[in-house]
Amino acid sequence: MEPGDYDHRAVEAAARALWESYDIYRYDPGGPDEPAAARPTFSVDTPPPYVSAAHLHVGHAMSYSQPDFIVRYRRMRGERVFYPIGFDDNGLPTERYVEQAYGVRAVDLPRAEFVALCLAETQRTAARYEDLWRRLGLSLDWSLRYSTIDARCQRTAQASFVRLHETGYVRRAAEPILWCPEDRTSLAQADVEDLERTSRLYTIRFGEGLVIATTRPELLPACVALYHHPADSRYAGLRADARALVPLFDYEVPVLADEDVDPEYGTGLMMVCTFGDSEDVLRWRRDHLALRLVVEPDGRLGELAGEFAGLTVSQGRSAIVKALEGAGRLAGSVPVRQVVGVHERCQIPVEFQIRPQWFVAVRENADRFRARAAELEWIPPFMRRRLEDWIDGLKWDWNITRQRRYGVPFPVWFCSSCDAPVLARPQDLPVDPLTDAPPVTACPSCGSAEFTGDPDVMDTWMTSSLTPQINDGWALGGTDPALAPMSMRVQAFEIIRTWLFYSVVQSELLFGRLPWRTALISGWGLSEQGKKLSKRDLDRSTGPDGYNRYVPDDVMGKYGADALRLWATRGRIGTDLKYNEKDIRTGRKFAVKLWNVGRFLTLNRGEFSPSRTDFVPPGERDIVDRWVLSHLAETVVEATVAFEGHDYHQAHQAASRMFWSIYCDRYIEMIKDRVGDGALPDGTDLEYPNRESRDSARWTLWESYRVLLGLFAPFAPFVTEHMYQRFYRDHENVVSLHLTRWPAADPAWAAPAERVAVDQLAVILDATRALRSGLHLGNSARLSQLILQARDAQAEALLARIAEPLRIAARAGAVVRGPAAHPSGVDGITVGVVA
RNA sequence: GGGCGCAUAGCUCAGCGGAAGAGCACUCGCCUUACAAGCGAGAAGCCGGUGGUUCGAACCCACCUGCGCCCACCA
Repeated sequence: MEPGDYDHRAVEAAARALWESYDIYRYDPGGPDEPAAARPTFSVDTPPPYVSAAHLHVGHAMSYSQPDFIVRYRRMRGERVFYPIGFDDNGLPTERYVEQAYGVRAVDLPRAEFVALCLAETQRTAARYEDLWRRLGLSLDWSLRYSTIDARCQRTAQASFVRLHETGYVRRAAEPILWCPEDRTSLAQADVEDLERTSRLYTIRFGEGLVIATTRPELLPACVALYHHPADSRYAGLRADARALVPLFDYEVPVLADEDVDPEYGTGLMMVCTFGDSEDVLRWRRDHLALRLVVEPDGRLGELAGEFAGLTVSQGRSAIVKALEGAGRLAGSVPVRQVVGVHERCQIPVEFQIRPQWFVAVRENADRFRARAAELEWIPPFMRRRLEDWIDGLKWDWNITRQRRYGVPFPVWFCSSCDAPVLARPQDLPVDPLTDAPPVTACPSCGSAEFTGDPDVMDTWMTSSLTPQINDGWALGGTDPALAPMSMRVQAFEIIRTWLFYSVVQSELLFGRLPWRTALISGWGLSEQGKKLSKRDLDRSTGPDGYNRYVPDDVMGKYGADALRLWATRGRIGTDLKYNEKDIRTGRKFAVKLWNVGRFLTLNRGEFSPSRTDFVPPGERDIVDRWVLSHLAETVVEATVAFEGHDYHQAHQAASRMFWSIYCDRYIEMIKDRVGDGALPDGTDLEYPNRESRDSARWTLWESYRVLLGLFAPFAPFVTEHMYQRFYRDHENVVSLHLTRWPAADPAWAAPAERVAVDQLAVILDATRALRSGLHLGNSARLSQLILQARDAQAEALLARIAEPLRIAARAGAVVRGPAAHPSGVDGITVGVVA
């Protein structure tokens, strides 16, 4: 075969076709006669990406590549790799994506029609994501692919719900809940994030000496009490049963004292509404205040707002301010910086509603989750704090109810007469209570025969937090003990409070243990300016300076998948990494270089074949060959140690240093006169090599290149596979490099004395190259003489040993001992060259 | 207000107790039979600041400063 220029498209397509036709990443559960200890299982819990945008970005490519480095290493260590993948294609993120893509609103469509639309669109998008992951070379077992809306996941989620209900960890209660008026659904604490904005702080006169400050005057009709600090002298004269009249709405509310009121803020007098924020909820509960819900589920003011009913929250705010002004009740207003809780998916401020919801008891079990957080191995370790802090700050139980359509239904029917819930039987799951009949014909509580299916669906995290169980078969016939707990959870840091936390919750409440031994937490790929990349930005921005330059498909098309993957090696695990196209180009250089070394091998191996019987044992090889093997042995150890600590970055650094500065820049240059057939292209006879020395170089080149392919296989799986196929597959009889074993250093490669001597030879060789440069000579131009001078006996002893290999490495006709003017870099030795 | 992380060459990042590193960019020289998307040589850093611990600190400790993230506040 005549190797042309490196073409990553052809190389990657061929490697992919090979992997797919042999299905090399398929999980091998082993047979009954194989002891598990002989081949341990390495199982990985991978994040199912939300199907919530047309494209993923290079940051996703980074955080999925990093675990793949580790997985590929473990596979080469001979472990049985279980590496599943799925797509999280239901729930709010997906619904929002479909709503935007098709310009529809879920509330305006018949449920079945909307769900069908979601299913079709998410299948299309998931196929695109799958293709991307395949192109990126993630060594996933696609036969294990799941989608969180499929029957297996629905069964698992519903089974968990039934079990948690039976064991008392799930309860149904009508409590104040976080509510998104935009998406018209309840939310969990984890779905809410902070948004800093400027708003106005209005001061409103309730009565003589009773002036409150609020940013939410539209909640005036929801006001149920006023509060001041007990030590605030301004309000010291108030009686314990003081009451105030709410302006415009003309009803009385109590005026109460509370230590937590900040006398410095506003007027020191605050109004509590049901509900403006979570503080209101606390006081309402504690002090048994009245309930006046004024914001409706659609974000408009309700009947209690009187003439303002029907207005949106912001319309209502202006209108009420105007009315207060007209009534002489507005004392003033000032702009104020404010942080509000918004729904993370739509950035609309959350409101509160009261309606019956299913809650998982996370607060009362917080200590158990905290203990599991401590038990888990975290990489990097500081990520543990993010979970601990979240657990410590839990204020609400996990509301798993969503008033949406495209999700896993609750396997529950309610008795139409007494409202008692009836749950599905585990063997019947999955069920859809809106179309399936309940498992009983009469209500166990009241005997009624009328039931209504629960119309709500589960929080999508309720399903995705069960990925370990979805994969280990728990709800489908029994947990596979080889897969539980799993070896490693991999994910990025921003979903510690959601996916990771909820997974710990499920595993602890269902089984009383951790779902995995180790959590590997990656950082983010950021833009050149260090800004967060977002899937949604990719969809709406095109052009040369647009976000589409972060689309991994385009990057891989231009530079290759190996190049994109190699970018992901550049940072430590858990740290963010700025993206730059230049760095991808650098990654491509490796693939090109490895390719070209292959070409060198082809051009120089002559008649060599590893099946020949003239093997030269390492101990009998040329000093320079022993040197490179010694370095290689050290590199193998370094990379192995690094990988054992999950440190792909150090492993890659070690391999890279070896490949570039020892192997390519020095070793290959040093053997050029020795590895060939003994004549220059112009026919000049080199009188060298002798056959032993040439075979020594050829064996060494052959073996060392193979080791390098192994060391780089986890990082650049395509080009390494290609070179393996070209040179080694026929001799090793293993179909893919990625099914071969991780390189081991042959003890016979250790050569401490040769190593030291040739390290110094290399230093002197560098000096001769600098001299060449001064004479305007390239490295392949032959020198007639290499002049060496030793200052003392020690230097002389070294020269005696390396003079001849140095002559060959320097491509000089002869070595001459004599006066030499230039420092060689080695103490006591000077050097000169003659063209 | 609290927590976590980061701060090293122009840029992106390693190093985390024993003489400051890599890649990119830059300067100079080479179209060299593996590779010009290449090779060789070179320049480039008070390792954010101030104190401490130590024989020795980029590295450990304390306090600052700046940036990022999370939490609390949200009247």
